[in-house]
Amino acid sequence: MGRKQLWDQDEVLASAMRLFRHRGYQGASLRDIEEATGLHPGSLYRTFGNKDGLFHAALDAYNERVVQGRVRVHLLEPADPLAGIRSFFTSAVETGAEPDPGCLLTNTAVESFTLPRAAAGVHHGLAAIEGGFADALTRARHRGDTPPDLDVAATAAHLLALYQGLLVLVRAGLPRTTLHGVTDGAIASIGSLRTPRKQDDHE
Amino acid sequence: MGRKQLWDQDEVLASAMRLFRHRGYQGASLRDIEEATGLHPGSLYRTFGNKDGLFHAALDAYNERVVQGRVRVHLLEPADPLAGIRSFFTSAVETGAEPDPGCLLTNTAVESFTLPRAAAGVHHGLAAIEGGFADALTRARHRGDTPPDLDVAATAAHLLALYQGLLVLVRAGLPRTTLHGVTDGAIASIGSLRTPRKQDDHE
DNA sequence: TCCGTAGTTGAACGATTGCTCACAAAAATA
DNA sequence: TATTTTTGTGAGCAATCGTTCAACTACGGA
Repeated sequence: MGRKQLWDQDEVLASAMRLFRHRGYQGASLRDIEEATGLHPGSLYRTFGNKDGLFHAALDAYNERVVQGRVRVHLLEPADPLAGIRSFFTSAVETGAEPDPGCLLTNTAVESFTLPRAAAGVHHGLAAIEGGFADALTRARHRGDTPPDLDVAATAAHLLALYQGLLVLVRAGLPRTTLHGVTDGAIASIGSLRTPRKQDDHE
Repeated sequence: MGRKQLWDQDEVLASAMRLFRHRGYQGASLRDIEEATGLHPGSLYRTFGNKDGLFHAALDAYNERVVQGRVRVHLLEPADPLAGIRSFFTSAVETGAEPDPGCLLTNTAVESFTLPRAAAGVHHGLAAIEGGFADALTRARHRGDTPPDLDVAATAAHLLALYQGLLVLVRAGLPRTTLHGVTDGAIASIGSLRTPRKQDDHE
């Protein structure tokens, strides 16, 4: 039934997410996309409908592959949860072979005010990271690596914000020493959020 | 000699920075700019050269007026520095009359990878915020509100990252309770970064 | 009052945008 | 082999992009 598809969807989505992370949604033209993915407009519109469709497919793939992959490797699997959290932060700074730093999720969160449909994907990815932190913190507490009354949920949200902030500073091009200092601070601050005896008695 | 300028430069830059914060540099067309500022293309190009020139003028004005104004009011002037830091964070969440949240500095830091010329302005603004944190923390330490061996520089960088992360989460549209939780965590984490006896003996 | 100068206006330019579609190429079915 | 069905190709569309510029308007000095 018909001709075989000549291109691999995973490869196309991988180049697309790289391009969108580098240039942003609005900054990536269809000519850029054609050059990056090798896909001609016809095939692209046949498969993804329009530019929006490709972007959302790329964002979903980024969540499933990159984000959840990193969460698993650094936050869910390591035997030493705090060391995992540290490497999760460090790996955002030391991008290695990848020439351009940053995170499609962070960039889209900032740009998504113009793209309301992207908000769901952003929430999903952020929740995955926050959940990973919460899992690692829970395990760290059981191991006795944190105070026993650690407020896991609050600390997870705290680390999520810190991580997103680190990615902003990475993208801004701040020096490595500053960025590693932020990582050190993230780890050092983990013990400081305890569950209060009474809630809502501040102010 | 010659005709008087009919428009106020401060007002034009104020509308421009509002538009750029909302839509981003690439997302704001010159027709949008014309509508937002009331400036026709001729006047715009006579005064600012091109779209880039207007953007950098708006970013500089944002740094000088909004950022430094907020730093002064919340971080430099308050008699209670820690309360000032808290209100600095809170005011980023409770935008009040302004309908669209976020910060032009954060957004530009993320987008600026495509706009290398904007990097200097971003660095300048980030340094102003970090400096404000450092000033407030130093005063808090002298008042005895923090541990005496607080690592002021590291904590200032820590708060800068946390603040940028908060602005990403604000932009992503996370619920207010989560965002206020981040603020609480920021304040609670301040005491946790002390100056080590020996430096560089980690790892 | 007339002229030189600075500022305003908006039509219009070439380039680029997201997107369409007629046609060619390959695989499955007959 | 002929036909049907799916996919690849890329020229080209209308719309919009950033930008220019010639005509016009107001003000100061002579």
